[in-house]
Amino acid sequence: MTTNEVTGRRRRGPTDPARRERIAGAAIAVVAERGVEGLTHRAVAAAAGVPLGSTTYHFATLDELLAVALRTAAEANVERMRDWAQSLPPAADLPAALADLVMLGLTVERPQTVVGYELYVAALHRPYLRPASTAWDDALAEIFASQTDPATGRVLAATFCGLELQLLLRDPPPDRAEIEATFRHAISG
Amino acid sequence: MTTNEVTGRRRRGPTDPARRERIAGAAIAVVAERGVEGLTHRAVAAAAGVPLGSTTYHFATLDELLAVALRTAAEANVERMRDWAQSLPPAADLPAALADLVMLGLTVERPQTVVGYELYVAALHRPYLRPASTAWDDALAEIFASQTDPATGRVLAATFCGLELQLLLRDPPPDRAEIEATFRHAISG
DNA sequence: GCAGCTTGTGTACGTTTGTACATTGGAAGC
DNA sequence: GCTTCCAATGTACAAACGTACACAAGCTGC
Repeated sequence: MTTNEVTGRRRRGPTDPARRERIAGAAIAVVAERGVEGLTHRAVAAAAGVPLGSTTYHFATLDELLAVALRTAAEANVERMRDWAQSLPPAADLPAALADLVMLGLTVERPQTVVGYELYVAALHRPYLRPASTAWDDALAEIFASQTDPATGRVLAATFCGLELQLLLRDPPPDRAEIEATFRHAISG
Repeated sequence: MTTNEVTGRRRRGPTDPARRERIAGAAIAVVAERGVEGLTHRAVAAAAGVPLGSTTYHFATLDELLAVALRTAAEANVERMRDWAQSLPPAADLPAALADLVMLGLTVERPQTVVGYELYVAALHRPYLRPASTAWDDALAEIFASQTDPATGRVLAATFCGLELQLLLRDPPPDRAEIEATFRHAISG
């Protein structure tokens, strides 16, 4: 009945391969808006525009849906940061670039950032999320190390993580200059 | 009917001033064990050893109970860190002392540490928790600044926060020497 | 002793939840 | 064209939840 805007072929009905990904994406949006405790089959179904039975069909249990959503969001974050590192000129001013990255995470990319930290804390009480959370901060350290050295990479990963988390909770959008100064101070004494 | 083990006086019945605090303490324990989404009136009542009606009597709504529990836990954390700072000798090795503090937070004080980060992420979706969360990281920066200077204090607060959060999720207890090295690197370039 | 007030408890109700399951309906093989 | 299969859906149900509320039980002023 309904047709795909691009190809003109059938989209609904049996065998819709995009359906599962759409549900996972809706789950990420729900977590970003209401937190992990707001993730319910019904909320996700409403956000994805699919019937309730569809979410329980594609994801046997709610834990599975949560795991897929958080892992997908974390992977998207890693990919975004790899792009950031790769597009950095060789002689870039690292503290300035880091400040840009933090500001981006607090504004345009805020939902994905929020979901990342939801993943962290959710993993505290859900062992099956641990692999995803450790993969995320391993990637963080590796990306920063590729711009400096392993020891500095570790420091930057921790500082970046802590600073972003703190700033997410500040009501007035924080001062970019101060963020840059903090990184500059962390890198060179 | 039941008597206090220490004084032998009545404990139950009307006018039990310790009852409210005991419920709040039980709420902290529940959050530490099962996370914010596991905080229910019934779970708290069971953990505190009081009937269900008692929790709804002392805390009108579940949000109020959550707010009190998280604020109490955060204040306990701040007090613990002030003690740490005050008991520090004037010429102390700061990176070593910071490593000790982190190790303590990951082992003996783990439940309170966990609740602290639960507060952080819970505040992302609950504006009424923001004052408590910003008070917590303001205190963090101030305590570290009192050992160094304001700029270093900010860096240390972020690094401490991020590092502790990352290490909470590592399965083998982390290496103390590496933590100390990370702080040493963060402080002096 | 007795009325009045505050503290504390047990129960019950309406709502929301996760999940199971019978059923539908289009695609595919022949 | 008919059968078979599987993606997809709507409904139903038991459990758990927050909260309201009627009631019990002591303390207090007199």
